[in-house]
Amino acid sequence: MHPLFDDLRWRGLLHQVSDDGKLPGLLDAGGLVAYIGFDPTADSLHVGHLQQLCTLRRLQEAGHRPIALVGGGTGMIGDPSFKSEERTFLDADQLQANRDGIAAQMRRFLDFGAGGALLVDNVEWLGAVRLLDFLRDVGKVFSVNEMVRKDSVRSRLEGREQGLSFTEFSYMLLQAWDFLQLHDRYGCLLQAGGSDQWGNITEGIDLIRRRRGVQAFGLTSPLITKADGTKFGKTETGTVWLDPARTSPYAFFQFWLRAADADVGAYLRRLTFLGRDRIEELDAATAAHPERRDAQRALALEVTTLVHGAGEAARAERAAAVLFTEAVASLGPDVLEAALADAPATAVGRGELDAGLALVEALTRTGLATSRRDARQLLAQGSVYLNGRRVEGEDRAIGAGDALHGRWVVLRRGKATQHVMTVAG
RNA sequence: GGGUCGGUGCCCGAGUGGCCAAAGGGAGCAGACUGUAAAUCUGCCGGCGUACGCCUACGGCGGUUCAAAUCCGUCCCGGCCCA
Repeated sequence: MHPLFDDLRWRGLLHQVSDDGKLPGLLDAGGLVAYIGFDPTADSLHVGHLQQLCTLRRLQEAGHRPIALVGGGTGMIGDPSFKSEERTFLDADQLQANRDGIAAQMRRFLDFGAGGALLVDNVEWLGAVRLLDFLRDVGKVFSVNEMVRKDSVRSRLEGREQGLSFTEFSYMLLQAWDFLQLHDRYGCLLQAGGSDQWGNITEGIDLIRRRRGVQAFGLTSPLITKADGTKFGKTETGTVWLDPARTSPYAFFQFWLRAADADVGAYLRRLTFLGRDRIEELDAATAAHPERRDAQRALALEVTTLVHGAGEAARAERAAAVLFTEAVASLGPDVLEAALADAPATAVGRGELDAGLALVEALTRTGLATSRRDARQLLAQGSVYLNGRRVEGEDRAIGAGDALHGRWVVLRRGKATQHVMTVAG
């Protein structure tokens, strides 16, 4: 019926839609200008942004013109929607650096060529606006009574521990004005975003209607949640970033590979461009043979390819295969070299191995343990593996004989955390 | 500006002079079971030390006391009510 709209719905990407009578048809027709805003709170995006990046790309693939708005202006304020605390301000230099970092990552997802996607910074119009003009042109249209009723700010209005400053409260107006500016400048008629953006989006729609007499549209997608209720996008080392310097392609790949069965189907739908047939095939594979984790493998490969490219994805996949599913100690040097190139590594001197390097020391140095005490505890629990074999006892030392082909020592903590010591000198 | 309530470890939250590194929960790490999954059970969970221990901590600073997260003063921040 409605290819794009129905596809978005099937993928679970529709939460709220401003006019579900008209919007599906408009999405089919193509040629729509649509935008999603990104706050430049860091110099890299993280996996929590992937869904929106994919949405922009889906729009572009369907013949629309996506605008990625990086909020250099609004970033100076901070969106209070559904936040429990006041945002800390970012300074102009930091924002600039953040915006540049984010922009570079977006180029992998969207075609910014002539007539293609646009990257816009709202500091363009917010930076120069005069307060009195803004209050007369924009502020006049807004009803505080209505704004106060928004779910997105309610907790801050009712909460006992944190208030809402006027600055943050006005964020909503700034975002609404963004929408109006994009409408005036580029004919933008659709704003998409996460479900937390609904309140901000509808204010923009109202503003455009009142000021221009034009009907604009909004569409939100549900935030990604995990079946067990914990926060999506975090690992033991923190946020999973798109920047390879912050989260290596190996770690990135591992993150997806470890997705829970109950979540993997949703991730495939929302974060990959695999077709419905393929995804349903993977659903069936998970149901029939969950231990094979075919769906997780496909997910990890797809998303890593999307973010880091096919070459990095293939390397990460190979590293995973070697470190986890084969007996490390029996592999040939060439295979090992290729696989270990991508895994987290630390150099160790040959002399140290000849003298015998205490495991406790090795574990802290590689970061597998946070301290000597931590390392000792891990050893006591039997959580440490040396070249794929569990270590018994706390006093084991690594010697020259433990280096595979004289070059690598593979350490593992627990089930999944690997680290390679490369022998130098 | 006045009154009042509050600010505790990653988060929530109990504690209101010694028995407090501080209950409980969540998150996190690890073990068992598995499939590098989930659920469940178990251990760890401020930092550092193989131990007896040391250091840092209950918004900031100062004070009372043999002893303070707990009492006093002051400042900062926030909620609510009043102006």
